[in-house]
Amino acid sequence: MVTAEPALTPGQRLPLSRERVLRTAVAIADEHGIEAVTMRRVGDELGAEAMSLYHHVANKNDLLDGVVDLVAQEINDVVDGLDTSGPWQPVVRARILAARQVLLRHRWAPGLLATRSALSPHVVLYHDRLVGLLHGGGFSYDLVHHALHALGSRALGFSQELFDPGAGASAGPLPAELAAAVPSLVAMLSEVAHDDPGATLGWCDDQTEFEFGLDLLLDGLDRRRTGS
Amino acid sequence: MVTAEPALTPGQRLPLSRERVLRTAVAIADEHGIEAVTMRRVGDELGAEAMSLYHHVANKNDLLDGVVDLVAQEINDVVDGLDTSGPWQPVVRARILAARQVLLRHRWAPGLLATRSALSPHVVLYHDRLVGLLHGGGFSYDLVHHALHALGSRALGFSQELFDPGAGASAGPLPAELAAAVPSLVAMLSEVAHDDPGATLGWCDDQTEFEFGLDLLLDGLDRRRTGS
DNA sequence: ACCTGAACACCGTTCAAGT
DNA sequence: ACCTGAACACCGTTCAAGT
Repeated sequence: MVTAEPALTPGQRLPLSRERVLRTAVAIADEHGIEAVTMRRVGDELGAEAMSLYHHVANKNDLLDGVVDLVAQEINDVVDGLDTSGPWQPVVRARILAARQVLLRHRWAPGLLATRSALSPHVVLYHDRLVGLLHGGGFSYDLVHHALHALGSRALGFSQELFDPGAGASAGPLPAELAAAVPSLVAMLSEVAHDDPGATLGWCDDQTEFEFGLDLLLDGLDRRRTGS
Repeated sequence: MVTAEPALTPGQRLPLSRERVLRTAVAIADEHGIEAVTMRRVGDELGAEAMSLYHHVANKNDLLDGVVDLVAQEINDVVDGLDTSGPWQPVVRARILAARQVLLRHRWAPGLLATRSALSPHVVLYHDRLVGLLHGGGFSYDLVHHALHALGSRALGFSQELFDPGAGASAGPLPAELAAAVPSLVAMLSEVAHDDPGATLGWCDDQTEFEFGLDLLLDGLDRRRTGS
């Protein structure tokens, strides 16, 4: 692998830092999944012992908090560059879809976000701007508050899918007995050919489905705003 | 603890079974959280060695799959008793709120559900009935399909909250510097007194907020159904 | 057939010791 | 100050051995 880093005299090594530790953890998660992020593995990747990490993060929980915040910062860096002029709805829509694009690069991030108890400063910042856009668009603060709860994880651009309703009943692997037990699903899937290769089993919505659900919510919120 | 079980001659013990293993795991999760469910702990609780469990579940992943399915079965037992006559919207609404009540007894379940890759038969069954109700209520299968994606985890009665937007900026613990950085959140929260004791930090929505979001979606779906 | 003890390969983390 | 090796208390799981 070709690297642009300045040559180091042998035996010299970049010193560890919280930032390097967190970025390395993100890289491991991107490549091998979040379960591959262990203290020993992060240390290895940095050419250090696992125990050395404890000089830069308090413990693994702190490391994961930092990782989440780093991803949220990446989202903020993108969405803060977007144009915010014009009606609230397309502005908010574009912002959420842009956040989604970032999360698609870190597919493990939504699941991790859901497990964090500490507030990520950058997640809070993201929502602050969203509140500002909604309030500026004519929402009462009370309706903004409801909107945040209603959007939930969708505000950051993803929705945690339980399962793809298509996956269980699509062509091959469904046993005949189960197929007979779920006639409505079978009927639905025989009509809705669900062969879109982008449709996955996990949390990752089809872009189309995500936008459908998002527009359902944004349309409804605008109707609540104007009083039906 | 008083128990109604029949007396056993000393040395005798209830034999293990997959069902007993799964129910014990659910009981431990209810009382001590899902992270307390370890093979050794489940074994202990049954008066057996951890290794004995492997005669009844393939491995821990299989155990957790079974636990999820058991909770989904509990949901189906409840919702299958509901009245399904009348317009689709109140029927579906009541069904989802009933499912939610079950999940409130197993607050660890939504998080676990999100991590399962295997399809739980009872989760599939639940959605099959929901598909039937929507189609019977006048939805095309195509719209039903969009609806399932749009409802996502809400169909089973919960929404994974990222964080309570109120928690970060409520009265006490917010540092002054962060407060200054999130003026819109502060403004919102000074207006929306968020002192409802039921409002929690985790995935668990306020009942009111859950219903608001649910009705937003159901209203929107009905509008799509009738063609605006 | 069902259950068990010892063992293995992992975890996160503590601590005393090195430079 | 920053980093390390050995050790500890946990995991899930395998395997040969018991009844």
